[in-house]
Amino acid sequence: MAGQNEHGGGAVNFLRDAVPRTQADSASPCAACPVRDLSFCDALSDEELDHLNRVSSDVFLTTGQSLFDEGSPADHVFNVISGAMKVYKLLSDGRRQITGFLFPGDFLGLSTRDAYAYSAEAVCSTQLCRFNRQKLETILRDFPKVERRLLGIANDELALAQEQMLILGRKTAKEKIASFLLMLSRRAKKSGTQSNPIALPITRTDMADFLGLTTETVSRTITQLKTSGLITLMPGNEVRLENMADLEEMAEGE
Amino acid sequence: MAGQNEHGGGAVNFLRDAVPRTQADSASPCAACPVRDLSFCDALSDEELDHLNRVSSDVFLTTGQSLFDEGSPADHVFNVISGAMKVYKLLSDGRRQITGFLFPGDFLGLSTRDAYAYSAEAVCSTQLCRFNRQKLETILRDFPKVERRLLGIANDELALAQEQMLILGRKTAKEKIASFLLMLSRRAKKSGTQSNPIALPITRTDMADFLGLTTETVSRTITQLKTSGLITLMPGNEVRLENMADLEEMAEGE
DNA sequence: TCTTGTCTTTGATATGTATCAAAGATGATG
DNA sequence: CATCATCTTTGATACATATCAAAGACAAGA
Repeated sequence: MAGQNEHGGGAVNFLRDAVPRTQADSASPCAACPVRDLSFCDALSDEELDHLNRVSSDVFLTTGQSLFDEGSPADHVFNVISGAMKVYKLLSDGRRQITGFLFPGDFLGLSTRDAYAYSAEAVCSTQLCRFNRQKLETILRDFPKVERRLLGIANDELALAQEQMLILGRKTAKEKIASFLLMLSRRAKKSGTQSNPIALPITRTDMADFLGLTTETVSRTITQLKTSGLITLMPGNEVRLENMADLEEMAEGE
Repeated sequence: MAGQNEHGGGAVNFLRDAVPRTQADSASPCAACPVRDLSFCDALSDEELDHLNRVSSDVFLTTGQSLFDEGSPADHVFNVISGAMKVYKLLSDGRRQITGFLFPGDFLGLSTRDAYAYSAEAVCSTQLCRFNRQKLETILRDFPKVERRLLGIANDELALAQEQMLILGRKTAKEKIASFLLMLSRRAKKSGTQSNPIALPITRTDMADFLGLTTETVSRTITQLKTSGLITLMPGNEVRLENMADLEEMAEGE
């Protein structure tokens, strides 16, 4: 292969792994969902949520397992419950661009076309909530506020995508890494996990493919940040941001 | 300024230039809109369209005039009627990333936040249709199918943004230029204008800021494509794509 | 505890694109 | 039609990051 390293863990047949929910499971699993308030489900009341309940099931993935591939029929949409996903596009020679990392509460798989526009794979042990797309669409028809919520989510994603374009097209390696660490911290804060020593379950290769760099450059740049005292690498894949203000400045090229 | 060339034409007070529509203007200007079928308005019937009519007005911009700046209050959303717009983000030292070019039928300005997430400026003489955001939102409430249409549009934009990330992060200069020309061609086809000798109203600087290159590299790369017979530059800023298949291959790095 | 494989770091070198500089085109204006 | 400003092209050189290579670090399993 010409480009980067080898990608793509073994594909998983999530149909087999998907666990449909029965009434017996719980009075209302959706109502007790840990990421409900982060996700589009939030738009529905407890009773309304029951409609969602009936069309959803659980999916469990281990590190590197793929959820779906670019171009395959977009039959389902998903919500991340716990763990983390990456979504990416490939060139034929193996070059890869990760277009986003998804964390608890994030939504993936929505597509106007009949096929997924990207591939999705678990970054670590990950649980998702799966919806049949057609059934979800009837729900959308019945509950316009869900659609409104989805529009808001799509707009937020769009803003993130534009920010990422600025990073990819115009920032230096140092600025890219600083931006990335801050993004993780902000994201952690948003979903209520600790935002300063941040969890970094993401490999150098994945960071490189997200930021348009090579693993070597990512590694060297992180070493620089470490040496200049802006960050500290901690055991258990954690990173402490020692000086947020300076990091922000670096990220913006100031 | 450290980064690229000087940007940002004179700001225009579009409030002054906006032309509200009266009943007298026409029985129903929206119904006769040339881009209606390309835009979200399409979701409404002729009678329903009248609601839109009442909250919209026309805006005319000349080359380089700015429509709004990143961070300013997002009071309006817009539809491109004719011409072309560019939307971009800036770093404090002047580096610029154009995140998209918008053509007739395209929609801009939607934001979840109260402020625009990017700046918008006319690429050439451009006409837009302007909607008050608050008033538009009441319409959305009354007509869920408009919201559905907007969700579809947002998803399409998201797919484009992901494609652009692949281009910015992982493609070479040659692949970037080839991808860009093909994108323009596809886009022209979609909106019914001629798709082979394509119109290129976009400067080298703008191309560079869209593709994450410099003007010099854009120029050199175009010269290469010209020399290798893949394209021909024609008078009036037109480009003829001499071999679509080969260009496609080049764009995908094959 | 000793493999074994994977991921990360570091070093030496290569290269694609940026930067600096200046000479053509091109188009608008008086 | 001459002038001016802007945009584009081309050349020479520099540099940030990629590439190639190999040595640590770490975790999982025997």
